[in-house]
Amino acid sequence: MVKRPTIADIATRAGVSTGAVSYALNGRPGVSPATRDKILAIAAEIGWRPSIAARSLAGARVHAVGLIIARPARVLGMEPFFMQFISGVESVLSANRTALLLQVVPDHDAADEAVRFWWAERRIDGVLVTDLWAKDQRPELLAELGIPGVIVGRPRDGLDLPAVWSDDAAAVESVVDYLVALGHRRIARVAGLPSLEHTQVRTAAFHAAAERHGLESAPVISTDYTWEEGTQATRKLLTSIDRPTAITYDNDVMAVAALSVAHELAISVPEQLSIVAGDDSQLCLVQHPSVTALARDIVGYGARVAQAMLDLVSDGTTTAQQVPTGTLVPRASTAAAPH
Amino acid sequence: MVKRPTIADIATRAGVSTGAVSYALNGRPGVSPATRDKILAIAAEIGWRPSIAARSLAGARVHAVGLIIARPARVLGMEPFFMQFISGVESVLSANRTALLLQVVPDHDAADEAVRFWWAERRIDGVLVTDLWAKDQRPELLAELGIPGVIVGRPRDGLDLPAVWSDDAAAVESVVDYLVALGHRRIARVAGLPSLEHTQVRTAAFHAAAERHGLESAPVISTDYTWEEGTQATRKLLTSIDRPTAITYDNDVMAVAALSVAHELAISVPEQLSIVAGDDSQLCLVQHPSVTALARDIVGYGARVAQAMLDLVSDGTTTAQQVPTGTLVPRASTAAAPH
DNA sequence: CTTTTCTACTTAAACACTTAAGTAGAGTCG
DNA sequence: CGACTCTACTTAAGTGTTTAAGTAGAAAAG
Repeated sequence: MVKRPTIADIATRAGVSTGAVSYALNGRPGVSPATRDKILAIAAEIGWRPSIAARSLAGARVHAVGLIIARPARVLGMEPFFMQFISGVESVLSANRTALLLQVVPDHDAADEAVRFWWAERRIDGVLVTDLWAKDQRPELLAELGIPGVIVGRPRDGLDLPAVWSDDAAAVESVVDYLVALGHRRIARVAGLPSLEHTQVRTAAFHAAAERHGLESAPVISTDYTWEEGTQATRKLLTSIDRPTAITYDNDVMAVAALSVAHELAISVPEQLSIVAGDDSQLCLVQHPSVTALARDIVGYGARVAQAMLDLVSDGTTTAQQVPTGTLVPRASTAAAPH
Repeated sequence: MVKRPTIADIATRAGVSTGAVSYALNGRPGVSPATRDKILAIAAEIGWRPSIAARSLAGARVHAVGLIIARPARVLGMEPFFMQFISGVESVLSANRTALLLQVVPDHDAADEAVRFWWAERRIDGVLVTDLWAKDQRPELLAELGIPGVIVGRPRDGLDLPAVWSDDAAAVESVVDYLVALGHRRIARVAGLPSLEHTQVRTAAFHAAAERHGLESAPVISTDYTWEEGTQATRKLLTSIDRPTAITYDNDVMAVAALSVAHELAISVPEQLSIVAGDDSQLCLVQHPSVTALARDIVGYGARVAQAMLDLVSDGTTTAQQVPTGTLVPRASTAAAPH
């Protein structure tokens, strides 16, 4: 067990006090360039790394941020979103020597508790809030406890927490516009968890677009994003009296599940039914027919969120920023509406 | 900004010293049951949580473990394995009030550096080592630095690090046996990253099984687990002179990609070609035909690994244990070999 | 030449725990 | 009854950093 070098070791070797070493190492004024270089050189030579415990105790940042994911395991496994999002977050964090604490919890209350605990234990400098649901109290909780947080979603009025979001409404509109341009007049939407804020935003945008175009019908069915519920919803839609000629899905798993249901009911895609997936991944590419999807740069999204977090904890910047809207990638699952 | 309660606060209210409070809170002897209960009650009442920083500084555990994933983002996004594995790990860790530090790095060196840093910064009690490659030096690195680690894979000779692994060889054998029973004599294998230890174990088992059955041909092609390379490998195999009648893949993404290639080459599945996926997920279920796969309880695997880690750091237990081998789930992509 | 200001430090307290060592008082034993 | 052992504590040192406050010496200002 090797003894960890401390700033005291550096101080001894440099012939200065630990205070001076601390200032030098943290890039603060109060040391001459010559001394600073000497200290930096010694630190590098003996492989010094700060003890975050000591730092944290002394009231400084712990250089760690938390991410809590409130979804059941089986859903997570199939959703490419989170893993890509995490990759993006990580790319920025690790470049800035900041750790990511991850917790997967089953529900909202557990998520709240996890944040409280992490903060009480001084484990994190801030938290990334994803999957905002409609009446989500987390922004208020963070504000109340004074926890720096970045909202992955629309900014909350009255709270100056930074937010990073993508314009879901515009994305949904572009999909509807596209389908209408192909001649579809009966378009359905299979939505994700109805409690999530962005699901509600998308559904509202869908209704608005449908009204604007004067569509014949525009039913919406909510699901939990799983293959099972996607299948059920699709079956219900395709066996209804005036069945839609196009269906949009809130993720890729359900859109692919729809392909199976169409096959089962002998409804050909895209001749009799057009299908659009709300997330893009290899899953859409690998199908027959390949699935038209709304492609987003999720890794980049994660990176932006992480950067917002770092800005927030380093200088308190709380800007709301929008990431580019997804672009529709037309593939073989969409075509002109049957007349 | 609320003032955090400390053990000093508890001590004052209980009328004892901080030392006594510490003993009581940590379940150590030296306090009477009455005093202990009183202290516990006060702690709960004022919402005390330990400062891991102070704990860590004083030399105790930090109640956090690290997991480093060395894979590029685009691969991770599509692989259901890691997210499920993490869910499993998390379920055990969070039940034991232990945090998970996650880092996604591009290569081996970065992984080593990340471990060193975390350890030097006293951020973790131990580390989970996944994706062991053939000449992996990480077990030795951990032993050398005295870092508690659990190996997700075969135990290393000479090092007493606990290991949790699944018998890949037996799984591969069962697949070959199954295909041979269906009459296949030309079976190919599309492997994952050749540098990974379990890929080598599987390939060796595949060769052994092929020899045992006296197969006509048993080619192996290595890939990086992506859809692209799976497609290429499949195309190469299916356009060769004595093309295989069955192909096994090291994950599900590539097996599904194979379906596309077979379609493209007008080779019907399963009549002319049987396909087996090495991992099971909704992806396999959603296809036409649905894909026969080797199903494993990945969430359970993660849970076992996490438990081994907790055992290791709490009482130094270093047992090697095996998780159940995957079971073959026959679906529509496999059938009797064409004669 | 004295006073002031600045630079480049040093000193020491604070952070919230853990734990080895010490101790007072009660009970046990011969 | 004195010596010993327990129990249930207390005391205080130690952990590695940050940072406010202090200081010595040099340079600048008057």
